Amino acid sequence: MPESGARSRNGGGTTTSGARRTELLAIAARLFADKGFRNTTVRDIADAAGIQSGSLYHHFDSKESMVDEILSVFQTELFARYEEILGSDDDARSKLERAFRVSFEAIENNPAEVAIFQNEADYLGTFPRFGYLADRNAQSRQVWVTLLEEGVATGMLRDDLDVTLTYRFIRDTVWVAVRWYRPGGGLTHTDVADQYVRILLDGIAK
Amino acid sequence: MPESGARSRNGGGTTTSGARRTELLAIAARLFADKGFRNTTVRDIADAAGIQSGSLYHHFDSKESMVDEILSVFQTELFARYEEILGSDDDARSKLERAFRVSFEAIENNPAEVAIFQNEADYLGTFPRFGYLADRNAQSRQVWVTLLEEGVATGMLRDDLDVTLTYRFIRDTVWVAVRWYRPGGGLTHTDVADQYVRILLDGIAK
DNA sequence: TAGCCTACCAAGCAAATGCTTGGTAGGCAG
DNA sequence: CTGCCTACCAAGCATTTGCTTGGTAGGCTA
Repeated sequence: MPESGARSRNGGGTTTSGARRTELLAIAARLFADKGFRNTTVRDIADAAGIQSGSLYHHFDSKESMVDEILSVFQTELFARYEEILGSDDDARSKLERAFRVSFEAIENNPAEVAIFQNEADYLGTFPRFGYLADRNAQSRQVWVTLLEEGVATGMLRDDLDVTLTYRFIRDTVWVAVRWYRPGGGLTHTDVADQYVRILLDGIAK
Repeated sequence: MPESGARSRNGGGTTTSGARRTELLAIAARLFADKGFRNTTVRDIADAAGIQSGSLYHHFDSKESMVDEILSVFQTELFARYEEILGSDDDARSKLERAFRVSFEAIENNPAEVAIFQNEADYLGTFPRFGYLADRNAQSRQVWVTLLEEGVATGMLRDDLDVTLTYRFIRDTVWVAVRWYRPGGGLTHTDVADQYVRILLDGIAK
């Protein structure tokens, strides 16, 4: 019984596109971000969407494939931006600042995706299916380390900088902000990026 | 049937002291830190301890009371140190540095407890029993904000500093290090504290 | 109007979960 | 020797979990 020409169905019988699908993914992303992946049940997602839990399996193979799609789509977009910065011919300082801004933009526009990656990457990474998470991690490291080394080489950053430690410092500082930053609050993501760049580059001492 | 003079039993029949108890708490803390509280089952804990899951209930009322004891004991110790610093008559810079050092010491000596607090405080805080977590959070904020304001007042820190944002910056940066810092690796907690203080105070620019 | 499509429901299953119950074994004090 | 203590086991219970199954209803298209 081979599949005929259905354009939005795969072999397993679940859909691979459609507005409702996208909507369900957004609902799931929010819950995964708020309660954690393992602690969000398919019934939680279904309730939030106003349908029965079984109906989710019309759209998706499994709960796992939902996070998978959420994370991979987001990361593809984010890393395209990083690569664009790396390839540009701005000076080292501008590149660093733009990397900060792109990151805080992601927190502004995709807080759920950022939170899920922060909280669940370690766990999900233990499954072969999510091997790309480790690759993205390495890629992110490569981006920041390259920018920092360029900064040191051009004399913009301190010569005695421990680039690896500084990378971790920046990575942690930037992404953890997703825990408290709320779009529409008193601070815009641009404000935060500006202040964080300033603290990082110049410090808080007089 | 009133309780007679048993010294290490409470009304419910569970123990309140003992070496085995402490051991079980340490095992549970490790698992809670690694897999999260909700994703650690009582059978996980029992397996790691080499006993049956039911046997845990000889020592503890519930899984919840295990985290409770883990967190409250740890925080009592940690905050005693912060208060000692606040009350000392060091200058503002020394106090800030000492607060950093105390924090990284906690990461060195109690990584599991730090990780649990970082990851589960939001969730646990929704239960009345864990109301003290929010209090500790406010107390921590008070400590750092006081130190920062003292720094600004004495002319050690920039006048234009956004103290609240800086507090969040420091808090996030320090505690998130528990995710990658491993005791016994190339860096000691003192190394990390030194470098982080340096970056924070003086920045990474030349 | 026949045929296939999307989107869902209602019911249920096997496994895993936190916790309870009744009981056992060894040790130490009087 | 008696009695109470600590530390555990074996079995099971009610609930929750991810996922499956068989079916329905409305819409689009040839």
